[in-house]
Amino acid sequence: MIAAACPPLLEEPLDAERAEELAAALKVLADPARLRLLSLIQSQPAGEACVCHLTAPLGLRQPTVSHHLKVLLQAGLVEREQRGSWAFFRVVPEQLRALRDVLG
Amino acid sequence: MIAAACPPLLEEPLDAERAEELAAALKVLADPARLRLLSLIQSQPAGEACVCHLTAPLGLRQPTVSHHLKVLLQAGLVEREQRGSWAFFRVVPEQLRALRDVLG
DNA sequence: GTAGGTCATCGATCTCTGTCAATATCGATT
DNA sequence: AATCGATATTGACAGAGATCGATGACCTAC
Repeated sequence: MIAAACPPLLEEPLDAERAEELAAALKVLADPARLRLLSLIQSQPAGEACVCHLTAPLGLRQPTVSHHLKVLLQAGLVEREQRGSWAFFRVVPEQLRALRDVLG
Repeated sequence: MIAAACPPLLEEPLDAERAEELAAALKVLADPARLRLLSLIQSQPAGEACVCHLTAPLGLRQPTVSHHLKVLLQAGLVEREQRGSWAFFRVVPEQLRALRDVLG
């Protein structure tokens, strides 16, 4: 996806292209609504949640939540499963781990 | 400073205030110029660099580099030491480690 | 097929921020 | 003190993105 198996940030100089990639990956996380989305989804009993259960605790409208979920989805941080009318999202920890590894 | 000794992101639900703090800390890192600055400074032989040695490899003007260094400084990611006319910057790894730990 | 509920997309607005030129500040040197 | 070089600050501008209302697409149930 984005930044798996990259050398840690401080180990060798970063060329411009890789810096752009890594910054883009971090930008996805650098938003309070998206951080809370990840945390909220993960803290659900089944580890998954649909959009309608996420708008109220965040205090954001449905289109805004959908937008953030799309960003998280494209970054590989969540996965989406359609079940009937509902779209269920769950956290994909691998991508988060990859980001963490790049920082140290 | 910002996010040391916080519980990992996916372990307990994030309240709005802490989400803001963590997002602000990540936003500092989520910029290609600042990532390259950290990497460049760290890769210097003495582990330190002055502004005049950083503008050329980044392809950015001196005020822009100064601006980014100030952001990194306020986030505790670098430290600054004035020596004569030159300002030397070096990476402070603790803050980076704290950020990494919050992600996993 | 009609109605109601769930989610995504579109378009607009507004704020934030990365960048630069110009200028100011400060130290060193003569 | 006068000048030169290094760095910081200011002000302006442009692009990015967070948010929302309105709308569209889709599924379910009656």
